[in-house]
Amino acid sequence: MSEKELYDKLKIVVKEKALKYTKQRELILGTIYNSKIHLNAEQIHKKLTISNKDDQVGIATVYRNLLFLEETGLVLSISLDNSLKRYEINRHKHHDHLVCIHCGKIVEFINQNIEKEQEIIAKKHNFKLLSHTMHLYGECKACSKIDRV
Amino acid sequence: MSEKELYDKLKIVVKEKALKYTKQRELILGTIYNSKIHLNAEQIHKKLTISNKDDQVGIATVYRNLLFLEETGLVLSISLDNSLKRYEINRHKHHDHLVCIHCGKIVEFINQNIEKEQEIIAKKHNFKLLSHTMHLYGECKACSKIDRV
DNA sequence: ATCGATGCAAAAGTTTTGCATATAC
DNA sequence: GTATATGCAAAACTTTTGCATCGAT
Repeated sequence: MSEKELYDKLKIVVKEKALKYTKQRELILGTIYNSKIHLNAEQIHKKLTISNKDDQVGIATVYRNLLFLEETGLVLSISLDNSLKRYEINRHKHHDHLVCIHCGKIVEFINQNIEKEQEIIAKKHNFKLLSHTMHLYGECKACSKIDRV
Repeated sequence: MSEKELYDKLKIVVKEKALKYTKQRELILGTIYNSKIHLNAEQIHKKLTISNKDDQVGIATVYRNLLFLEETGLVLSISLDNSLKRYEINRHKHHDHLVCIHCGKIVEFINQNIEKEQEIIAKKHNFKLLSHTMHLYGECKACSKIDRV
């Protein structure tokens, strides 16, 4: 999905709800889209503060729009152990996360065997499975080469 | 593991580190042990405030000891989506969590097929797997019977 | 012109820290 | 007696909210 396609989606969502398409909304969504890493609220705000000297975005607006974007399904959040919520664009391809505990690198993956097992587990315990999160924590190749105390 | 065995473990850990065995440490650990549900810091503090009218435990002491107990491996914490860290006694039986999104009920489970797949995934991406969390969110049997708007 | 969105600052909620005192050893 | 642990209050950090104003429609 291109950046423009994403903004078009936002425009549709906003119109459907009879809300307004603002520069700030677009900037926040664009910041998430253009980041190689999963940013948290404060990091998004900082990026905007640096890149948009002229047109400042308040931290409250960032929080309000992150809630909004998550509600609409345009973005997803992940809560890793010991860190704040981080945000990613919802590409509607479900995936789980493999995280390097040293450098924070995140690899997205999906495994159908695990997805199937999860359904079986839920069924066994009489739960209707609605969603799940799976986070694998480890040491990536690059970080394994660095000596640590 | 009985409550007494748990306190004995705490005594050993404390002695090893040349630290002190205090009533507060025991009370906090005991509160986690005796709770049927996974409590967060504030809930632990509240329980102690109610049950120990005579011998009050400060919230700072709760936080300091939760960190300490986690460091020593006596307790584990879980970070569920949209909620504060919750604590459980470390029974050294690794497990994952199935959570009811309505009532908060938590079922612990372990599935060897998934554990194996996780290793394979990490290897494929050149990660050394160190730990993981898996949280399945759903609706438990009891809650499925309640009409919701 | 209207009503939602924004920025600011204040408030709320959660966790950490400094310091004097208490207490385990 | 000594050093760690505690309680309290203050501070730090993260997120939410109230309100006047701005701006999209």
